[in-house]
Amino acid sequence: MPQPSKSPTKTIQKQPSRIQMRNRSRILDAALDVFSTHGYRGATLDMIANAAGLSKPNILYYFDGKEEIHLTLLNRLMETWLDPLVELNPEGDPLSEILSYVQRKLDMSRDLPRESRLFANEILQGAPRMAPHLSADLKPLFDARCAVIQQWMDAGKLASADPRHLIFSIWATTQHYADFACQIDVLMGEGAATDSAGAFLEVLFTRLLKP
Amino acid sequence: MPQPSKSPTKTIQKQPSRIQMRNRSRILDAALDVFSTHGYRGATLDMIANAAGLSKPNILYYFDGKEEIHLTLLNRLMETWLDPLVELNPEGDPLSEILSYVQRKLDMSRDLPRESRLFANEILQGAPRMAPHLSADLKPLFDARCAVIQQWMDAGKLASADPRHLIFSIWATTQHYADFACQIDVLMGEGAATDSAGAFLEVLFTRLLKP
DNA sequence: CATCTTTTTGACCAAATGGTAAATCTACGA
DNA sequence: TCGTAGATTTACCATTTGGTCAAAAAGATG
Repeated sequence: MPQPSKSPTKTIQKQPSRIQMRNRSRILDAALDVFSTHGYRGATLDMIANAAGLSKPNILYYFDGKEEIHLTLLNRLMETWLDPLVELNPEGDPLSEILSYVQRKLDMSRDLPRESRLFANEILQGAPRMAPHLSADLKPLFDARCAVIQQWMDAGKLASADPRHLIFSIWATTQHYADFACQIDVLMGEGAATDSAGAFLEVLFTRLLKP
Repeated sequence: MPQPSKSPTKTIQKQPSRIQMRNRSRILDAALDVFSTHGYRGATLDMIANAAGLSKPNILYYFDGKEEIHLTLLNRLMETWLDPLVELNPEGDPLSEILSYVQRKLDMSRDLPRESRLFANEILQGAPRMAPHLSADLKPLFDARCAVIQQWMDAGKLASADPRHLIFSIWATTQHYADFACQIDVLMGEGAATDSAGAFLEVLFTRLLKP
């Protein structure tokens, strides 16, 4: 009677039932709330259980432990996170490509602030559980995109600037609106920022890069 | 025999002894390490005690509790944090003033990365202990500086752009090198960033603001 | 050196927290 | 409707953690 060969511990089928689907996604959604606002160690299973409307042991019926929940979130996140940069098209018009990349990143800050904060928390603490992903997934993509941008600059289609710092500055400025939202709310009033941010960033990166 | 009237609990003199000075600063330094890399809830008194080379009860002899240590750090930080913006001189040359503000903020990321991460942690989690400071200290300064910058722009001494987002973008881009250092290390190699960052940011904000 | 104050420590607590085990309940196909 | 696999809960456990207390050690001071 060979066990389903899947992960070692629990008795969850390869074909997840409706209930399993529903509860797993409830748990992950609740955990995203909790981890993103309290950090890994600041989050407790009770908080997550509470937010998910399930009992703590029931949560441990679906996930092997706190760490597995966190890891699941982080793994899912990586894909979402890289996607806007993946979509940057080497064949497109250089300036428009950069500007729409900025726009996509800004949209993510608006639409997925919890994910942004989860990521920020992880990096802030030295990426203890994400460092492998960064080297394996992000680094190659980053290098490739830097090369593309460098070619655009060499061809005179963009003004010159270090492509690596350019990307950093795009990440920094866009994610700032999610990660530092509470500071921005104090300084600009609740939610007033994200609208005008798009226009500002377009100007910023246009003036930097217009040949 | 009226008690020294100071804070209620401990018996520490108004005139701190040499030992007190030394140990308090040891504790704060250790706590800065620990809080900035683990966040408030991730940090434990044992970690701090360990890093400070003192026993846990001994730490509680100098501070009333974990929260007081954290609060002390946060209060000290606020001054340091606002300082570069305070120094921005309304009488100076607009572009140079902005550029040297950027430079000062970048220096802070280089020289005080722990403080930057402590601040980032606090804001990320919704500024539970710092919100009052933000409204009381940061907001007025922010508004005043925005007004100055706006005047510069109105007078044609700087190209136009929303001063609020300008300041956000300065914060975001400079603090990014401290807060996301571990990601940058993966992408650029250890510590290779902060040198070239200065040049890049100078270009970025010059192209944005040059009249 | 004797005394008094300040500093440090070892032994504890109580609450919180991640996790377990076994019993109970529920859905659902035969 | 009955049996069974799947889902949920109740009652625990061990460890961690913020914090206390009284006694011991180390300074200062006359």
